Amino acid sequence: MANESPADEIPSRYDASQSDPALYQAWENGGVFRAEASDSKRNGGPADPYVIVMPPPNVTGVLHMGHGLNNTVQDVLIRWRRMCGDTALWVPGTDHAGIATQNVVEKLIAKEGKTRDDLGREAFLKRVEEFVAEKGGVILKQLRAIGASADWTRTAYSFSPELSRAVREIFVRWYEDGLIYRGHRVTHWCSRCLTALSDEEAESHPAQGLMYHIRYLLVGDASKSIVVATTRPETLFGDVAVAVNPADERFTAFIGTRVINPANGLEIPVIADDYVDKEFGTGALKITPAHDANDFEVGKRHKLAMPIILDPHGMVAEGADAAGRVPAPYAGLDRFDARKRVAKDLDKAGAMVKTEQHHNAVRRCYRCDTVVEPRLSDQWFVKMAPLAAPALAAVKDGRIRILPERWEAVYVNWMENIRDWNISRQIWWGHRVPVFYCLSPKAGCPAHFASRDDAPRCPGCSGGTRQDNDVLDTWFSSQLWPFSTLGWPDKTPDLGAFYPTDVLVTAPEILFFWVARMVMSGMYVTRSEEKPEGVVPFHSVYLTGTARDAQHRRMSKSLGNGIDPLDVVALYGADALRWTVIAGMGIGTDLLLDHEHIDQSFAPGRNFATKLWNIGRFLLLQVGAEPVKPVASLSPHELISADHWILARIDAAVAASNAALGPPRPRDGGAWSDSEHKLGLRLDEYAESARAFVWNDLADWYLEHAKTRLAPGHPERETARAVLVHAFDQALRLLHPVMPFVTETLWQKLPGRGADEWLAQAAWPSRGGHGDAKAAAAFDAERAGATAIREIKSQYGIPHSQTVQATMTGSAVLEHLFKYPDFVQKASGATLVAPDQIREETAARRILPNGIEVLVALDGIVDFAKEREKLGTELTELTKQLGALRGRLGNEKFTSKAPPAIVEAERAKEAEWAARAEQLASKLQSLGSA
RNA sequence: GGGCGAAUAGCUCAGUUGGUUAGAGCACCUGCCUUACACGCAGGGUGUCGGGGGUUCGAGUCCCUCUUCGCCCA
Repeated sequence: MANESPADEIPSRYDASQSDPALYQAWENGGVFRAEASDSKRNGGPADPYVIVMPPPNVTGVLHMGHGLNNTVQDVLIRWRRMCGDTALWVPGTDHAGIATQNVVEKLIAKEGKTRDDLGREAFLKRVEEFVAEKGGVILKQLRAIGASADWTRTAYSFSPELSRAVREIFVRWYEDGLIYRGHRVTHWCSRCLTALSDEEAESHPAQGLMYHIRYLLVGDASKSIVVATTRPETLFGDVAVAVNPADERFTAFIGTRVINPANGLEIPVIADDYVDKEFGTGALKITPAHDANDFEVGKRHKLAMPIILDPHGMVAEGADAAGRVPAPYAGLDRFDARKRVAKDLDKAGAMVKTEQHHNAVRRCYRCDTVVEPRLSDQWFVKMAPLAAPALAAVKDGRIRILPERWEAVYVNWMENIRDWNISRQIWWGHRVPVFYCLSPKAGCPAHFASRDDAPRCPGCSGGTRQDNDVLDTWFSSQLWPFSTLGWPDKTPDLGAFYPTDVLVTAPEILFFWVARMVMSGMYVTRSEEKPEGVVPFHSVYLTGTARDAQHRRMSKSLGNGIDPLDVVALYGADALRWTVIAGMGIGTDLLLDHEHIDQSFAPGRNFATKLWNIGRFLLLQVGAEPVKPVASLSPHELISADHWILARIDAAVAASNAALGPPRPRDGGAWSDSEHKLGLRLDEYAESARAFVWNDLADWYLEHAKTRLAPGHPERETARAVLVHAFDQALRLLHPVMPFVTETLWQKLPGRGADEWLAQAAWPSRGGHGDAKAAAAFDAERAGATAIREIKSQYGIPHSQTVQATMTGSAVLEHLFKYPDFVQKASGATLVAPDQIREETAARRILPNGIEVLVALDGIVDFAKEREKLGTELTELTKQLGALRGRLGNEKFTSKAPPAIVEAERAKEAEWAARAEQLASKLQSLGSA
């Protein structure tokens, strides 16, 4: 190496693993992510608040691609608004995740051969707490690795004393308002988790099963019988009736008679009920009130017994009201074994008419995938209809928008058909239901009461009480997140400053679990005289897509097709991960990542980070560390066309980015208007417009152009330095929300950077208006000219390094070009000569859309057939289009009916195309004669 | 079964109230180590806008219908 370039002193690759962790630490130490309640306009401060509450991951969870995707979106929004001058608050936290965490610990102690009952409630809870203390919160550290700029000083935990107080507060209020009640009904029961579940927690899965047709003989006349169809013959022990539709003539004679339950020999009545569908199955239905929600309703109407014939573990057993209903051989059988056994025995006894394949849906526990059993029990419910009404209205009138919009219909549909929410769980890990029972109830003592205190006295007799054993659904505490994390029920400065929040970013599958319930509870707790309906907790819900593999399968542990975000960070850097996530995810579209080729999946992000790095490297080497003049201080005559051009491009990029990111909040502060309802949150479009500016405008053209002027001693060096540094500075600002690490690292190195300045807190670019459009057009002509010469050279296989002679004719802007030919010459590998220096008969040519003709001297190698073909194809195409255009303009209906502006534009187009066609035709003619 | 949505380049998707010769990224093809970057540069568009019908001066865009696929809730 004779001449070692100074570039070798700075590596040509950005090493994220080297600098990112320290940079993150510096941000955090510098309080960059901290939001002050006193800064919020709502507390008399100077800035608009912009608030996002992070969907709390399970406290013992670890980061997966879903988190990576979701939190990157949130971080982009928060960083964007922070730079825009808002008091941007991102509230992080974790969820105690009742069933999920309890399951994990139960598995742990199972390895020691123990169950939770062996330990007892207190010891078990201590064990869970220890586990959480040891393993919990890992995910919050992992979120830092991907650059999440959350305000960690406000980290919340759904099971903390503060948030537990909020849980108890709303429970008591709802209880006292009559919105929480004790219900005796059929709910979903998980026989593995040993708890009841809400409708939402029992997920429907399509299944293929058997439909059993079973004969029930008529009491007193065995020649007559009714055939009943069921998919669950093991529940026959719980049958208390056979029901038929009163209008079904096939069975009219049976109504009021009794039939024999073939499974246990008991006599049961035949009843008539409109619920029975004549078309379904055999038209006759067995009624098992304790093990089917619909049968329960039928049972209530007809005042039937409701025997429970399955124990909590899903074993056949004589439960409440079931004495004498389960014959001995079946007792203790697992429900699925019992199903086979019953079917077999009925078959033997001649009661099984037939079995057939049947499609149906089976509900499974969302935490352990066990098929849930409908089972009659006493549970705590929230009455939803009164809460749903305002929450429904908020979406309908635009106070809340849901993007993508189609989810609004889903939300509305759910709200309109809402069912009461079972909130009690028979597990131990969670907020204990704050309902108490008098230990020695007398007349005047309430059956139960809710209390904010841990050990209240009975309000009737002042005697001792015991607390309900159940705990609350995890989602009961999650629903409070937008206000419980800010201090509610106290009127804290934070609550005043930051509620309502702005955007909620989450996955569609928890729209009902979480989002809808936050709306309902948030509106409930903020009801006031001025706002009787309450205040919506956020104005926008952004539902992200799902991370999927190349075959469009959802990424999952069991499929082994996941990608660990931390692996990606280690290999390519957090910026590469973030870029890929943002650029690849349009609104509502899934993120497709190939787990078998993660290099390919993340290369675009990594490559772009490297590109930025190298732009910075060039800049630092060529521009030096000396301060530059502010662009605003440069007088217009100092700027040349390229400067005007890049300044105009910056403005265009800023405008495009702003449009893509959209209005941060509804303009009138209330509801979204129809015109802005769908605007913004197009993060992929923002990323792409910023990328295109940096790469295709700044690096490909302006930076190349600046090389000459940056030469030491060049008279325009200072101007070029100033504009280039300005342009790159703006570019880094524009890109910072997506690629915070590499942009901050480079920004810190820019000339004139003061101490304690952070890009993360720097101002978002605003449109400067410095670029003069007319001056910029001259540079466009240069670019077009250079491109045309390159194209000709490429077509004739002439390497870039081989210089050719070229010229241009036909436009006033060319004056400028011949005065400053350096750039076009360098960019295209050509020497620009006067038009008369090139003989037409030895030249290849292009005719640019603006009428400029480019000629490249190709003595001896120009291929006229090729030239004719090229021009000819273009002319043919243009003639065709022009014909259509003229047809339109000649059509009186068009000219009279279309808006004048459109007609005018079409006429202008016609003139332009005609001129071009003429130019092409004339060149073609001269080529033909050559 | 009820509700909602989608179908545009090889892949993933834009295409705003009907109005340029339908676009982008990735992939792909050709050439190039042009001293910031080969994780790069230059050049190249590869399309019956799912099929059929209709409304309109004009349809990728609106309506009807068929086909295929997806999502939510039962």
